[in-house]
Amino acid sequence: MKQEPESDKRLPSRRIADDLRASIERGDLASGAKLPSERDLAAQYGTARNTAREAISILQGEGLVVAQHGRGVFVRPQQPLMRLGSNRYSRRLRGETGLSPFRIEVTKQGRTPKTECRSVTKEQAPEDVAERLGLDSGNATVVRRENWYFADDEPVQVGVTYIPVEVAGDSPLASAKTLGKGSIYARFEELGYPIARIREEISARMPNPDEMAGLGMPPGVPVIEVLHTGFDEQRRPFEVTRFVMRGDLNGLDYDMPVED
Amino acid sequence: MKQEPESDKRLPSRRIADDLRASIERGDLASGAKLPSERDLAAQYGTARNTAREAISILQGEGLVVAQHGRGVFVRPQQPLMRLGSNRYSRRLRGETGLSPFRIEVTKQGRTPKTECRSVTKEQAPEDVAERLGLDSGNATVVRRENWYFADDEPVQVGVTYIPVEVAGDSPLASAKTLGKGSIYARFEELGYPIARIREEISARMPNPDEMAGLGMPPGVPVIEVLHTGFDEQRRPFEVTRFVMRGDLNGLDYDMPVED
DNA sequence: TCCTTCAACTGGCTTGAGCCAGCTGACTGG
DNA sequence: CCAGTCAGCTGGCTCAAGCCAGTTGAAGGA
Repeated sequence: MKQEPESDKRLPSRRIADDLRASIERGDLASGAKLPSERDLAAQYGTARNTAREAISILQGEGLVVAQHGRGVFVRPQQPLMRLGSNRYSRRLRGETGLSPFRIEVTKQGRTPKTECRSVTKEQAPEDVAERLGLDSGNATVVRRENWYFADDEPVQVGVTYIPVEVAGDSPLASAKTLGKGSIYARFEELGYPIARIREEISARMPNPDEMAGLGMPPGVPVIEVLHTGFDEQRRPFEVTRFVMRGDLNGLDYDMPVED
Repeated sequence: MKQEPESDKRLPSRRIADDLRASIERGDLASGAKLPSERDLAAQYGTARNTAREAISILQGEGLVVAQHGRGVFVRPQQPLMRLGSNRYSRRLRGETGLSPFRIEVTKQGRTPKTECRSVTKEQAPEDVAERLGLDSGNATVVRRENWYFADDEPVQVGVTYIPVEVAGDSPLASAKTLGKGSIYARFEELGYPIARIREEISARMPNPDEMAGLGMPPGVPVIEVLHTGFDEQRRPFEVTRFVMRGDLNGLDYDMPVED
């Protein structure tokens, strides 16, 4: 089979993983292709099944393959990223298309967008959010709006928006799940908070089990977390949103002037 | 020990992982604390050592713990992120401090910054880079500068900059490893390319084995990849840099006007 | 023709055993 | 007092075996 000429110092599991990885990178195993079964691999390399299994779990950790119970292990097809642009807050875009940038981006990929507001509640803001809203972290009541974003009924990101109660008042923002034409930033504008600046703090990490389940994520895929703050023309923060998105389906795209 | 009242439907490995995760989140196991040894866990839960091992590998995949051969498994201490701001291209900052934003950020954390230009070569640009530079992807000779960034001698990110040969000419950019006061963007400015706009395309993924080794990354930590394009005042792209940074040590921070 | 059944595949998870290699601290001999 | 040794800890990796649970397609009965 694939025996190397002489003693190969690498550990068996690494060797199997390296060989498979090379096959994938070379294109021998195309995107979506099925890997040999664990039992076949073990036989090919003359190892125990657990060793072949270990090799596959290495590749899983690298995000290269996905296993499907009862079917096999497949090269993870990498779908094009949804590029969320910095223009997604643009008033012009909002007016021209009437569609949210998320919907535009998903449609562009030939998939069907869906958004769902799962809850609107009032509660105490988390510390980092209160800080960014300029509120006392001990006493910061906010409206919390939880939004889920789907492409072809597959969840791809979650956004939780926090709005100080003083800002939301008794407007639709404080209670309505659907916000009507122009969506949330149009409502903010009506309340006297046109969005003029944004700050976005970005990090990447592995999902926790809840996120993994909620977003239906395979192992070996990180999430991108964006802590977004919206400012009005006086640079007053009026809204913070924490986005958590699947790293294999989403990306960010900022285009901006160098200030100063 | 930690036996639940009656039959627990969860699998043993999941149960151990869940318990440990809960301990960590509760703070029972503080940052940096040592977990029970694999053999102890197995004994506590009445399972085989391999099962305890599996539980730990789950937590490793989530980035919660790091194992150290011969010493034990420890709760991964999460260090503060280096926040690379959108102001890092600001001419004023460049002038005022004379320090690069990376050095400022690292110093702010009480660590010692170091940067190292590992190579300066001429080669064909990768396709995505050529595209962003507005060059024919078949015939796009560029200067390639590979920079490594360290904090306390620990590598935290890599940046590979591509400059069209027509832009670099025979300036220091084309060959010198050290670029002198004001660094790279000061040199671009001298060549008639003051940086006026940037575009940054951000994604997150698991590191490949090379990156893992090069950056000394533990398992369960993603990388952030930033494809950065610099534009002059006529919106002509003159430079593309691909940053790959450890996701557990770096973050991004964009503060910008909503255009339009 | 259509549906059911079922055998033969797939991965998921566990067991219990063994050997190796890195680390640490205590003990020992100079 | 110091340096070296070594026992006993740690995780790293593998083996061989077994049972479970999804999936698939072919064989067979209504």
